[in-house]
Amino acid sequence: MSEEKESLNFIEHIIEDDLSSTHGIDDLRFRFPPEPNGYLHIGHASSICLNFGLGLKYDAPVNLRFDDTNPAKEEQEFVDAIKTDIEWLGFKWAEERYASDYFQQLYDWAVQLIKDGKAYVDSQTSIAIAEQKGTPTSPGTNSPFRNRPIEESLELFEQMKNGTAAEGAHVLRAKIDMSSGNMLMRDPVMYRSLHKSHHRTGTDWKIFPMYDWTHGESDYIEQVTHSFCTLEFLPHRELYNWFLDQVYSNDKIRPKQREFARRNLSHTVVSKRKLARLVEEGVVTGWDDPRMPTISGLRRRGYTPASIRNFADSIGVGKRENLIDVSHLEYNIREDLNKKADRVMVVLDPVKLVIDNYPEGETEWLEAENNQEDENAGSRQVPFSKNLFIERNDFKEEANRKYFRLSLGREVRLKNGYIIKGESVVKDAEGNITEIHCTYDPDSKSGSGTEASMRKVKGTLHWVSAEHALPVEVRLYDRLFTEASPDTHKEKDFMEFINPNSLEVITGYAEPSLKELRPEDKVQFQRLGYFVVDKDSTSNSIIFNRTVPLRDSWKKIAED
RNA sequence: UGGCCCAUGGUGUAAUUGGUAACACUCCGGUUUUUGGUGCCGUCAUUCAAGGUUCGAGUCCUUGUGGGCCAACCA
Repeated sequence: MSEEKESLNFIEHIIEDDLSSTHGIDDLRFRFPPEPNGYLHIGHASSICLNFGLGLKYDAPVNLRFDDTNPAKEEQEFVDAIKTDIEWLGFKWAEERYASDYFQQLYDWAVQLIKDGKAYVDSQTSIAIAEQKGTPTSPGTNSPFRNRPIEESLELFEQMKNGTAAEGAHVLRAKIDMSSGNMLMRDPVMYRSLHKSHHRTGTDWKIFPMYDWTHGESDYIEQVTHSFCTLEFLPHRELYNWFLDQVYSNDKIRPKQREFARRNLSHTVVSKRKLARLVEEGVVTGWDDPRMPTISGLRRRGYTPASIRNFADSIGVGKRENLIDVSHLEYNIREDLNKKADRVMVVLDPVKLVIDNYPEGETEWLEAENNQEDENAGSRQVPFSKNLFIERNDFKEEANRKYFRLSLGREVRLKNGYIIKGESVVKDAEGNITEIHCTYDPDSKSGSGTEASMRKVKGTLHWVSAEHALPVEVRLYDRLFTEASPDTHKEKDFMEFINPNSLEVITGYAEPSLKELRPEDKVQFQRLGYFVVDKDSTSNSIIFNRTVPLRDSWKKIAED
């Protein structure tokens, strides 16, 4: 147990302050409140990690509450997908709740508000109501129905509820202040009538509560102490509190809403509408395309739950606008996989390498360490023979001092194998290299302990035996957008910044051990990057998705 | 035009609540290495600006500048 002084973010400061004044540690309760109208993305992941992380830190319950007040947009399919994603991230909710569980209570409270003269039925069109709302700089005007008799409001509200009134003919509004500086306080709509089937309540209800009327009261019903949301809800806080005042009993916990800045990731977009466009216009293959910033997309890309959680924790939380560079995310997946992923050899851009002094037709099984970062990872056997494949860019006929790879007259080590020396090349009519010939030092076998095997050579190459090679499909993914912040340009549509090279599909040649892998298995292609087996793989054709390349300090030197 | 929120290195956060700028990422050097990976070491800010209060200000006050949010029967 270390006693290091940890620094707190502003959310934790709020909780600590409450803990030292008004709240007991056992009072604490949080919630994650998604609307089931789409798939969760990396932004939600941050919020999930924040709320559930707080639950873990304070040993407090965290409810999963679906904010399902709009039957026009919400579906069971999304409920299921959201639950799957949260579980995959590794979090457990205390209780699964739905705002629709509270429709009756909300209705009863609303009736009471009407009776108290604090709410009224407005029978105007939405356009008229919008016009009377005023603007941020000018006050609104009262609805002609604002002072309609309580009995009349009660009766109309009843008709709305029963569906005997036409859909959309009336709304219930809170009677607050049409001249408030806060637009949300200008008699906000509490209920609208919608004659649509709801994914849970079916056709029982013809009226549905609005977000503001629902959210705070739901927090109150669940006795949530801290209701964290993003900054754009800050103006809603006044209304959140006003609604709470109408039902609050002071022997109960009074929830408080506090706001944090949503965390934006560079080189992607995250709004549901924009993500939907990427799917609809065929830029990606679906919501779980490995280039999508959805949780399911990241999962298919090869990201681990731990890497996403560590990412969320490490970027912290604040109140200012931000744009977090994807390199933060990439760092976290590399860090996680570096410890967990077995190293394997796969050649992506092959050129034939012939070892002239190696016996024809012989196969030698070499021992290869699975992961030098993990002592318990064990080892495997890799076939070696006279004819190999190496990467085309691992050879140059002539090279300068900075080039550590194979060239004529120079030596390199074949990983887990022998030291070889470049001897000659064979070219086709166009001058392309079709074959490289080399000789090997039979005493230099890796791990043999001989003096020759201990020799230091500058370069080490990965390789694969040509006759044993397993062809695999490899999908090389890159960032989806060429711009750090594609959707904040005033004049340009985010679609203009799509990276035309975000996916390249090639055939790679893998060492035979890879045929044992299953979907979602993650490996490091030695010297290349981290890859994951895609779910589209079949028993006789394996597909790999590139999660992220290894850092490459050679690339920069080579470009000079 | 009004109200509210925000402002710390290239990026994201921190600073014992007024005590002399910390952590991570990136970048660039160096070192280790049978992955040009990993690891290790090092360089990169006086805190938007100008005033003020104070022995002392990133923390408090004033003004300015810049950015964000606010007019859905969405959440």
